[in-house]
Amino acid sequence: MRWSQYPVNTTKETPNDAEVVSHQLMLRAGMIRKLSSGMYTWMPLGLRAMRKVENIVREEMNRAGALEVLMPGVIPAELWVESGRWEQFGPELLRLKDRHERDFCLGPTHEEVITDIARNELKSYRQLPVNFYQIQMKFRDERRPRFGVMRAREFLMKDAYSFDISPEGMAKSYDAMHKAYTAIFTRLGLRFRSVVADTGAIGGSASEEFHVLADSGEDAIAFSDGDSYAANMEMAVALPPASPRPAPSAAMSEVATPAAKSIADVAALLKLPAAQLVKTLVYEGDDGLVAFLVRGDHELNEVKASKLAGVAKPIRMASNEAIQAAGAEPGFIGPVGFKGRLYADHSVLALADFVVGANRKDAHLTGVNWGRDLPEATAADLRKVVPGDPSPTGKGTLSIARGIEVGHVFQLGQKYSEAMGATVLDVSGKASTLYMGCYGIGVTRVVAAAIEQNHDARGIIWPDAIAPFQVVVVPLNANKSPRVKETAERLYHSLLASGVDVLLDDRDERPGVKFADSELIGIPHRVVVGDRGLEAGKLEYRHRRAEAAEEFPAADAMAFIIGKLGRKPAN
RNA sequence: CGGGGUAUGGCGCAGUCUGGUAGCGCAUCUGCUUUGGGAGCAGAGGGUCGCAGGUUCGAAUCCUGCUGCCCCGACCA
Repeated sequence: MRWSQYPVNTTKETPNDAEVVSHQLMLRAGMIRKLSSGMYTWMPLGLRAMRKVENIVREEMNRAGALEVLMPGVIPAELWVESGRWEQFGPELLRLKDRHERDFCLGPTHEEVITDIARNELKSYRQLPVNFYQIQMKFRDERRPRFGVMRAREFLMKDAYSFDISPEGMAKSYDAMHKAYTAIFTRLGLRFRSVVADTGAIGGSASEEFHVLADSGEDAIAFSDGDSYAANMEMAVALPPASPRPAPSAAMSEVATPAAKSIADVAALLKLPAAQLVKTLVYEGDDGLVAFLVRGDHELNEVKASKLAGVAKPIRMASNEAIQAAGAEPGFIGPVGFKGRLYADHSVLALADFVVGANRKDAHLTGVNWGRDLPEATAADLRKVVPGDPSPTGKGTLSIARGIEVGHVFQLGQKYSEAMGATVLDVSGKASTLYMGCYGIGVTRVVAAAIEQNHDARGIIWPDAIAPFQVVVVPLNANKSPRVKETAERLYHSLLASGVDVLLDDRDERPGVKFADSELIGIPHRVVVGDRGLEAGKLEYRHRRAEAAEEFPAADAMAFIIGKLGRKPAN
């Protein structure tokens, strides 16, 4: 491609509505343009990167034996009513009517449509297992689209759905997809982790997310340095402390703590470590209130708490009025005398002589001990893990990293097949409800995540596999030097003939502009053709990550460059 | 959905408080010079100041209503 004919409009200034670096760079590089909140046009340069991701995903899905289909983007409401999600999905589902006043929605995901296909097309266990996938624009009416294409309303997704006759078969299909995803993200050249994830309201036996590691990621993930354990923060298990609870050594007494509502305030006032204090968090229960106790230096994990018996669904904190009605004082709540269900984190049950709120304004209780001062609470894993916690597998300790969720694999079980009556005949000739798995990759989000993970002050640094162009050839002052022009043109055509994605910067721009632009749009390999080098029969090569350029003989240009392309970029 | 902010050529901004008919930088176009890290000079084009009402001799500016967009939170297979 010739740059002079390619509409790449780069800017020096950052548009003010872009907050995260991938969004800023995608706008500055002219990859995308916003049409409306959460809706973007992919310009030629951006689309090239997107297609690279898409093609790798497609190749690996095909390699894993999945079959590509293409379902409609607009889905009739009947299917959603049948699965129950027309009511459940909420306002994220964009609904519309046709001219006959029939209800439709824009597909945010396609379990219903594929299950409809399955029940019509799959008749026998002999046709199984089968895995259908598509790569298609999805629409979700997000409450708050943000970060450019990272959380857009319309986005490209690869979604796959497996069908099996048994849970064992489903697990095998799931494993195959897990392997395929690992292959995909490896080929894309990204640093990633798969982590155990919450199965949420859907249930199912297994679910893992694939995260691209980046400091700007929205999700926290915990992983062990001792083995392969890795989990989404909301799922990461905190083990009970190894050491037993010490014997009480103090009497319970009330102390004045005027205006000291926060853990930090109380700890400072009493000159005690936060770990000796206990936070009492009151939530609504099915029948009255529920209190969760976590250590002052820990935080409550609401996902864990929401799964405990007696907790209202969806989980929500009790109002100040409700707390006061139960005889406690917001800011000074404590478990002593609390009327309601009481859950304590394992680490809290291991404490002696701890401090809690006194349920009276400006007062706390010190020297509190289990059994003596209040009944033993129900033990539970309630807290978020912190760096340094032991791994729940017993091997190594946990670290916390940030990640961007780009893929999710899921064992669905029979949720949809049962609701929609998708069965096949089994060996004995009986109708048997199908077991499903579903597997998603946010293709457009992968593009943004790759930038979040790979950029510097000058711009994007594409992994080779995603780069819209692999090589940029930059002739300097070609209009003054026929030799430069000819050499660059010849090299450009040779690379094209060799199947290399090459961009020739044939614009009549000064060298500084060309360098800055090629770095901004992130082409990994750059070849400079200048009169200065040609004097000595040399060209110049520089990888986008390299500190400095290196010279090489113009005569060996093709072999040299092809050699560089074969090498993995130094991440 | 709650809170906050913002809206002026393609982009980034000033002008609004104190009303007088819109300006700067980047980008674009022309010419000349320049050419190994986002050039210089000279010239040119491009905006009914988000929309609708109102006040006024006169509104980007004051008043009322609406809308878009952004951020934080809540929410999110």
